[in-house]
Amino acid sequence: MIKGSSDAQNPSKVPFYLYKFLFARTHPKPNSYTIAFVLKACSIASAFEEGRQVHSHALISGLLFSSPFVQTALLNFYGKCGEIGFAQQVFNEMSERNLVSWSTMVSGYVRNGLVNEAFCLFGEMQKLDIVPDEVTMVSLVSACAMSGALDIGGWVHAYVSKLGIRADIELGTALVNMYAKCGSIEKAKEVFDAMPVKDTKAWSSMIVGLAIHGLAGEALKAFSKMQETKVRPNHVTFLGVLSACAHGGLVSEGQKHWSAMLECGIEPSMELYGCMVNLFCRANLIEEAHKFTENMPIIPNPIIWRTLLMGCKRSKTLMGKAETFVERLLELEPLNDGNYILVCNLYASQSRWEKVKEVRKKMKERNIDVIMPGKSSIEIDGFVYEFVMGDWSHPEARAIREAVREMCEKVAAAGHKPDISSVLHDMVEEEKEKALLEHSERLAIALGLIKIKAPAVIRVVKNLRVCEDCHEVTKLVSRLYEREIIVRDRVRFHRFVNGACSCLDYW
DNA sequence: TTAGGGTTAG
Repeated sequence: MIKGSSDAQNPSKVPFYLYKFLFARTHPKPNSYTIAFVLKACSIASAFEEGRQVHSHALISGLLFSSPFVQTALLNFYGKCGEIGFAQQVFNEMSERNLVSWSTMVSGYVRNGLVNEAFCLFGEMQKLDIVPDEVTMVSLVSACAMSGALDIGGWVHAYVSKLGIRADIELGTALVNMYAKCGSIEKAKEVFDAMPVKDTKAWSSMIVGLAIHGLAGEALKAFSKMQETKVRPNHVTFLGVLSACAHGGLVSEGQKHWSAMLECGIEPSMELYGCMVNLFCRANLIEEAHKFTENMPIIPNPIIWRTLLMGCKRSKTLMGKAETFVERLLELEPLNDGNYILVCNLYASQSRWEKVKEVRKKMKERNIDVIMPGKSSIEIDGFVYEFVMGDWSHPEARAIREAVREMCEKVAAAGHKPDISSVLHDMVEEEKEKALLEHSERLAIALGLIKIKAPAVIRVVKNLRVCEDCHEVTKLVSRLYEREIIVRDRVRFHRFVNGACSCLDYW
């Protein structure tokens, strides 16, 4: 009954209530099967409190330590509920670990965004000669997709072939997704074409991949082929189709697919509404987009308002409307620093400096600080390089900026209008950066910190620029030194400083 | 009758 009432499509707490009903009786007693089933049901429903109670029963009844099934189910439950610390604890306390328990821990890390931890654990598995299977590899491929690590992803793919691991439909889909997300759409297509069986998720993965690469025509062609092969599309498939239409400027095509989607009986989600709003906005049809938003049966979320605002910025019209969108957005999310930046940039792009001032004042009144700058990253030869606005610490920073500027010029020559203001702004800022670097180097030398290399000092300065206080910089650098943190690894240090930056009070 | 995996708007 407990297993039968658990349904991944319709998560509910019914299995837990049945378990509770059973537990209230003296007979029969739950066994390891019962606990494993109910824990799985709790992980599907993300029923954290309920699962914890089951954990406690498993412990008291002695079923936890006697059954690897119960232990792994519990480990999986914590991982799926986002409680990776508890999952780790269960894993550490396991007396005997098998391939399934290792794979569960790896997948828990990946699910919670801990890509490095997942790869470290995989390394430990290899040291212990535990041979991974297709399930383990799916998690690792997903980890690469999340972090944009194409080189490592390619290595994982090669490793799968080398070990002779069967690339089933899940692994195939994960590979298609990984290659597409990491920028290699050709390789994604190659893997997809080689898949003997393709289901809804596999097709969706390919369509979304083509859409994010701006290949609207190919995405729509893939969608027709999917329909020819009688594979039923779901809401994710339509996310791909509609975002392809949005990026390709295919408004009527998108509207046609929206109607077809409703006919399929797919309930439009917030994401799908968002795709349609974006479809109109990218075609400069802000009025239509707004009308569409007003007719939504659900309350639009901040993403929808931001999409509309970006539409206004792009079309450089309807600033009166933009003000309404700003109001809605700041009502919904008054504490999100990114919203204020977006609004400031919008007004600045229209040279409406009075409005910019007003927003900045509002930020001050509401104590909004911009703590984490947006960043981009790229992996080359297994090394992840991260970039933030105004970051000149990369040894080839100038060449990189020049290349971006050249690309923008080529795009402009092709008849498009790229926004290169940030690149130009960055290049002007280089001079200031140099001055800052010299200053921070002097500080470092004065403090006897020659062990900390210049790029590290720049980052410290950069992250403290928010408060524009050299005294703070000095304090931070000396505390780094006191703690004997000597920088060898750029990426690790970058993360470290970002962390430090977001908790200045701690420092 | 028990444990691990794939696609998701701006």
